[in-house]
Amino acid sequence: MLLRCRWRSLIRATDSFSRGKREIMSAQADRYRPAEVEAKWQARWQQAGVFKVSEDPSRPKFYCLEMFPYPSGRIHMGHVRNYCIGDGLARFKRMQGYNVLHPMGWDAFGMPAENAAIANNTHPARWTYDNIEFMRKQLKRLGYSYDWDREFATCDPSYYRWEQLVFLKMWEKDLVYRKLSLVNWCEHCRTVLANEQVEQGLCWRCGEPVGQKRLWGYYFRITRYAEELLEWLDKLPGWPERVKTMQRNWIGKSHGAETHFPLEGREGVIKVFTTRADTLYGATFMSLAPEHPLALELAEGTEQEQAVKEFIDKVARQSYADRADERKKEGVFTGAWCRNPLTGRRMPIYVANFVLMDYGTGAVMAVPTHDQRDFEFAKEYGLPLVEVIVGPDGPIGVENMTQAFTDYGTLINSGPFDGMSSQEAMRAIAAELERRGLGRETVHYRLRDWGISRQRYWGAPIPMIHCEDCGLVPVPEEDLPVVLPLEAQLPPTGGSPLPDLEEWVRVDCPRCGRPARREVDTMDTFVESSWYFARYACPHYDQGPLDPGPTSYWMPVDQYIGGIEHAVLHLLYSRFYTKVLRDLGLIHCDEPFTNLLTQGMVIKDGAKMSKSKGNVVDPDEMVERYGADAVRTFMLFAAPPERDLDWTDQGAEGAYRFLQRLWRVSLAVAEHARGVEPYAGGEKLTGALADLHTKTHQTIKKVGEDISGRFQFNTAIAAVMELVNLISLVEQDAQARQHPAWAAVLREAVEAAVKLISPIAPHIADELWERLGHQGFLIDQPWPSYDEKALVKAEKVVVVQVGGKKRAQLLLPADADDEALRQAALADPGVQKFIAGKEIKKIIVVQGKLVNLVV
RNA sequence: GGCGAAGUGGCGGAACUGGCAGACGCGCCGGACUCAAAAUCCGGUUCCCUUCACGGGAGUGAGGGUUCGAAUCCCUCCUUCGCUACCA
Repeated sequence: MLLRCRWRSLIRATDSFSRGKREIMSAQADRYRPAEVEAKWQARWQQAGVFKVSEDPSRPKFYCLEMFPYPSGRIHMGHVRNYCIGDGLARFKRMQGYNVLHPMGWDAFGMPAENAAIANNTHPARWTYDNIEFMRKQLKRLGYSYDWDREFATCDPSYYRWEQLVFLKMWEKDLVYRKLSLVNWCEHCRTVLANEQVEQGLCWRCGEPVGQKRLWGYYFRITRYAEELLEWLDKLPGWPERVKTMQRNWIGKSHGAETHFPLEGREGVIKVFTTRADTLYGATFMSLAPEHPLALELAEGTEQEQAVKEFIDKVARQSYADRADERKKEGVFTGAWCRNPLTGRRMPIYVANFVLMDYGTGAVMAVPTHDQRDFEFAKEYGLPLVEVIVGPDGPIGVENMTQAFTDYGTLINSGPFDGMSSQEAMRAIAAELERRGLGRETVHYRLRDWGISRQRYWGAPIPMIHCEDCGLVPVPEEDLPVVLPLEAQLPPTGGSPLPDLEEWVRVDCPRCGRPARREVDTMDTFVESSWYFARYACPHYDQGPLDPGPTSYWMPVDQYIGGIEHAVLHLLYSRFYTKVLRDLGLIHCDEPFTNLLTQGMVIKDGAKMSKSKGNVVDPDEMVERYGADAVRTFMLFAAPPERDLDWTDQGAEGAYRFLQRLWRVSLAVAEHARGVEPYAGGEKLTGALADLHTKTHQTIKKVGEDISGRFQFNTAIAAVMELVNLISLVEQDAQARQHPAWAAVLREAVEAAVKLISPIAPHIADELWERLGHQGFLIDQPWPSYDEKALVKAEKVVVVQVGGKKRAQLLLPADADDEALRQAALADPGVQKFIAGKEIKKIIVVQGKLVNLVV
């Protein structure tokens, strides 16, 4: 503020410096025209191949990756933001001396291609590759520093053939298996979904309700890695806590006891998992999920058989979402009984709607006194209650209970375990169960195996063959790839054409040679995206999935950037797949992404952009209007990366104005400082020039720290704006012009500003760099360094408070000691007004910043 | 219901480990340039009181606390937004 005042008076003193006519003419001729500048530099970058990289053991590597796009047709603002953040970082790191890998490609298999192909009477491949062509052009217009030589599309056989090979290796290691089971089925998409792909009972892609279906499918044994996936979350300090929490919850580890309840009148036991073994003496009945295999079996032949059948049918008819919404506890008695393994109590076995087959064992021991759901169920059906846990206030009495007592406490009515705490009892009871062979302490995970079969066409074929005699036979490695037949005609009704494509399906059994049939399911497209990042290290390698040399040089990804929506989908699958590749000896690292940045959405008028709301902003149009550099600058300036960003045209215009200002001021300085070297010490600087020199170095420091620390491009840009504003003032300051080092200090400042903005607005930066008399590209220039000595001003502003309230500010020499500060504060007339007649109890001095007089 | 994040001007957002709240930008207001407009440049812009001016008071969702000093730390509450949800 103080500085400002000084500037104002200076400017006034210069009696409005004005340019001559000639200068105005030339300024017009040299107007900032983003379209020209951007086309020029994009062509030069391409010609020089500046973004091509290869392994270089002499330099530290930095692998910067943004989530690759699905080629849906056009780039949207969300992509633009994602890639602006990544490109800003990649260019910054490159200038800092890292060997930066920054690739781009296409997540090219998927359902929209099939839908679009039907709608437009074309082929998914055609549609996909056309989209890729178009979107690549869009990306190139934005000037991202991708090594385009590494580009690939996952629908290319040269990519998915290696995925098929990995599948076969996984098959050998029993990391894939095929089973018949109840699966999530989306009727709209006509395919199966993995658990992760069902969100609140709805399909993650189309939003339609998901039903249940009994189907054969292939499964990846992700559960085998549950513990490792969980443990490694603690070893990923570069991941947002939010994402790690979501993955932890998804894996859902819980400690408890497996308990066996012997059936009455027949062989066998019902196994349950419980986290509350301490309440076992209170278990008075048993609840089975309607899908539990024993449910019908037990009812068979009893008078309950019909009722059980009807109930199971009723529940089966409910959709996934309806069932989750159903709050009322309902069930029927199966007519069968089991026994409590410790008390021997006869327990009726019910089928209950709230018991889920896909968690635990699908059976729950019911303790109505200490579990709210069991309590409600028991009240509904008049089942007995036994209180076995008491809190500090002692027993409640079952007749007084209006809800279950779910806290931990002390055991009663539990025989030898009476008086134990819940925690003690859980271990003791589990030990007792184990001794009797009726259970044990155990750990349970919520995570299910990853079902990867999709009943779709546009995906990687699963390399398996069904033979009537030999059963399921893997395709021999030498027969890979199993190429997806492109001659298929998509049935207009939806669904996959593969089962009807006889010439493709018919194959000789590799084992017995007799006629057999190919697997017609394709792989979940999340399989492709689970390893593409590693393939970028060696995209053209044709001897295997991954070339060991380059892969071990580049992997893992140092910085991964993308949306939060993949927190438990892509990001969990990729972690799993990386561990599988590691165990197959194909990769050396344990985790794919060392650091993860989850960027916020781009919104408009407070809402997510969508066609229905009519608030979609087209990147091409914005580039046309403001230029790629302005779009990039605004994208990074308007909000910190993790937060949602509100797109406004005025904001983009503001970014454009800033670049224009930078342009004008740089050309002016280029003129003044032609042949002048940047200031490098020497002449003593005074006043405005000293301030600009200091500001230059402070800005270099701040921009570097803001980008590398927290990806705070917004504050980094703000700092460069401040610097440019100051350059503009000094450039016009008549008094400063008199100083012999004027042009040199200006050059130093402008060159710093241009370099600092270059990762963000690379085209204009390169153009100005050239016009400042340099050759080459800024990306090949070292990141500027700052001079510690230049950061400190000769004088500092010291705030004086009285009783914590600001009363004055003093301009004092920077090297003034505490005592000098104290004296200056006490002597200030503005301060004395407030301390007159008061006793000063204490004086707080913060070195070089503040004096607080306590009265 | 559970877990998590966030509440700061008209708006987007700054404020590193407690030390000048509102950087930077948008918008708005005023001025310069112009026949005029656009563009550009300069100045102002948290609110309230007072003033020709100087000045003063309040203020970071609400209330309390710790401290010389709190947007920042602690407690209680409110609101919004995410994710998750009968998890045995």
